[in-house]
Amino acid sequence: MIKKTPSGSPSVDEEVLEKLAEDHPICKTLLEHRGLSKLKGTYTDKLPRMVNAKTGRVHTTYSQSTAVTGRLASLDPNLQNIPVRTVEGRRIREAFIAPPGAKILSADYSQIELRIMAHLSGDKSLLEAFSKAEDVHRHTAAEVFDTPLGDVTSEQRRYAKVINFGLIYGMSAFGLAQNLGIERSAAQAYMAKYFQRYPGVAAYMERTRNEAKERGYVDTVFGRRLWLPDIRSANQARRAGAERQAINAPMQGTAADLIKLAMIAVQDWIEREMLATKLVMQVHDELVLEVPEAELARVKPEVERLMMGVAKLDVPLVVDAGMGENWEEAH
DNA sequence: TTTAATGGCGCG
DNA sequence: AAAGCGCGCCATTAAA
Repeated sequence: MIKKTPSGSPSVDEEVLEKLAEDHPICKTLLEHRGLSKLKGTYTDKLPRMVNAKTGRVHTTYSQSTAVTGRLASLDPNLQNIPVRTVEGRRIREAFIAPPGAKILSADYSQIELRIMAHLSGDKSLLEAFSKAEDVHRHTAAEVFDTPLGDVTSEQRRYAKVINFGLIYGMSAFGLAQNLGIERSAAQAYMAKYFQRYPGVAAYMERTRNEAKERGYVDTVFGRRLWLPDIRSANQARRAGAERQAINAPMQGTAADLIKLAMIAVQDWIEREMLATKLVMQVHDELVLEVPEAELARVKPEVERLMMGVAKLDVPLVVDAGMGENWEEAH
């Protein structure tokens, strides 16, 4: 079956071209060209032109009223989509450097949305996995594949990771099958096994859908609402879309609430202590700071502590922090 | 030259 | 009938 775009024309996206590349080598070449063009056009050519003449820096704008979940959006330029997943892309991230005498500090929340799912659902097994500081994808793999933790293969863990992310997005068995390239019946069996092993999550999903339908909105741990006008639509596709939003918004939105609290806590502390450290970027679950070397020993542990401590959920908030000459090195 | 729509793809 | 959440920006195309 040929994949179509929303307007009905045949899709030539990366997924399709990867498939076609099996028979037509030029597709591989086209994909390489697309990837490099993307980096050149969006970042390498563009960012240097956006350097402010007075400051010698690029300055983003954060919008607080764009994302319906409460996330910030970064624009002109967007600094929340700087490449990181490929080696070529990471060379662009390396261009984000600290001034002389300072380092870049990057601090991000670990598995924040899955932790929030554990908190919201109260699922015993998932809460326990986090309280024991286990690798959550490995834990899921062990449960879904009926395997001792130590015997989980890398492929089983990869599958479990797709399942975990899929849950956050309200993915169906069809979507899971598509993503993993397996039969729908197999995907259905994995999901059934997941919900059998994490019954609290299953109940939470059900409860959330029902509540959304009853009230017409869902909310975050801190009370911000997302209204869902399509949740009772007669149109099945619209209704299903609203249900996925209902599942995702409390998790994505609570994560957004948490990092906003962290931004406030960190900036307050910097000002109280009259430090020269600067909070320079937010990337959804990550804060980036410029820290003079003389302040590093104080700032790194305190930023970690402040981020961990912004809220007391039923699950620990873990922060991974690193530093370096540039943003890539700090990861 | 600007605006809007489209398809695609960078990130969390 | 559709099938995975949230964004912003690129090149292309067509039209104003």
